Amino acid sequence: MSDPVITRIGGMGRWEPGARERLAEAALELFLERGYDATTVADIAARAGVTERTFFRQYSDKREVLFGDPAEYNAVFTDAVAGAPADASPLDAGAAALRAVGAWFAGRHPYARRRAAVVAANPALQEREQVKRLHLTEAIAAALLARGAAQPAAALTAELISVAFHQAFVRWVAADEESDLGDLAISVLGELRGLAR
Amino acid sequence: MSDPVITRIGGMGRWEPGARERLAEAALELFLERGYDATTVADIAARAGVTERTFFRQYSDKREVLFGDPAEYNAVFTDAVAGAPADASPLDAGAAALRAVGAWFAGRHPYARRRAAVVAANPALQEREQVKRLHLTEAIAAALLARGAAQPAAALTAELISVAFHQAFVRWVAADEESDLGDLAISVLGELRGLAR
DNA sequence: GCCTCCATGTCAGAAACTGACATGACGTTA
DNA sequence: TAACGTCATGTCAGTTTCTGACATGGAGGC
Repeated sequence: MSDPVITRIGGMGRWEPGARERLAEAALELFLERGYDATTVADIAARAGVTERTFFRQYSDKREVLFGDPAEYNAVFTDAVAGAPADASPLDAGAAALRAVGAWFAGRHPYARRRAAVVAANPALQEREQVKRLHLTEAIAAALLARGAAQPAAALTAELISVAFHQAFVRWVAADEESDLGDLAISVLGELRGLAR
Repeated sequence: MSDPVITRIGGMGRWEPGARERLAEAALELFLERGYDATTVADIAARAGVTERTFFRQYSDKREVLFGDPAEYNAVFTDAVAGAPADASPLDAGAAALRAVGAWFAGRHPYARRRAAVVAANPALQEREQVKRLHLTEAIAAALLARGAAQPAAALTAELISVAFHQAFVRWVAADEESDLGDLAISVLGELRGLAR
């Protein structure tokens, strides 16, 4: 067996812990340095000090390394929806979720921009991003149903919230300076309501 | 060189024409028979009477065989947007596009259901479908801009039209009997406007 | 009748993924 | 303390997707 990890600290396990995190970091670095297509999984694994096989045990495919745990991310939305006042309308519950996710992204603007640059440069990654958005929309719809909203209002409200967040995020990432994503999203939602008048 | 095509009609070319269409048909059949994952590109090519290499010359990847020419499809929307009365609001222009695409799908319900069954059974295909939807949304936004709509109204209106179409299509495909997709979409758009009140 | 075009075939190969089995530090238990 | 099971990882062989380079031979023009 070759020597996969250089750094060893006394009393550590057989392998350096945090292989998953090292892979994610190595991948983002390499994608920015050489581009997504020019980076092989073997490259990523080598930089992280593991084998290719370990990469595929951590991430189901090459793209997935840029996407954190979706359940955790969606929960920011769904918890906020579930926690909204019982008498709030579906749209107001959704607005609460926009505020919550806005707070969650506070301080992450620099990272979000690095990541967005990689995704924007590659269609395959945009695909995955879109799917995550779809799953998010479905999760929001489910959360709205759980708090008593009716169909099809739940599905459509979820779509509106998803649109507002998506558009707000695009603008947020496009700006050089970090602004309040929650404010932006609520503002987009207002524009949306104006349009549908 | 092996014998790639069985059927030969006098005076035909060196190869049976319509390789692209045969591949699409063979692929849909095989996906329904064995499932997407259990079907290799070699299988599809064999049934269509061509080689694997020809498949990849016709379609950029295995999934693409289930998706027609996107430019042609998007044009149904964008032409209708461009052709709407000059004094129509962006949302009304979008509604006209919903009617147009509804007409385009008339009679295609049986095919749409077969195809939807395959897509629903496979995450990789859902990914591609989502991307097509994103590109459609962008195309609609561009068409609205071209007829004088302002940003961000154009982008947001495009999203609303896209949501209305998507939701209507889901319901349309779910029904056993074919209904008027245009009517459905306009109706969903009405629900959306009611929600945003 | 010759010649160019071009869709297709043929072939070799890179890269993404998967299944099966081996390894060896760690914690547990006797 | 010695045996033992656990489990993340390594190793290896194989399948499948996708690409580049070059060959082939009917069709249509000259």
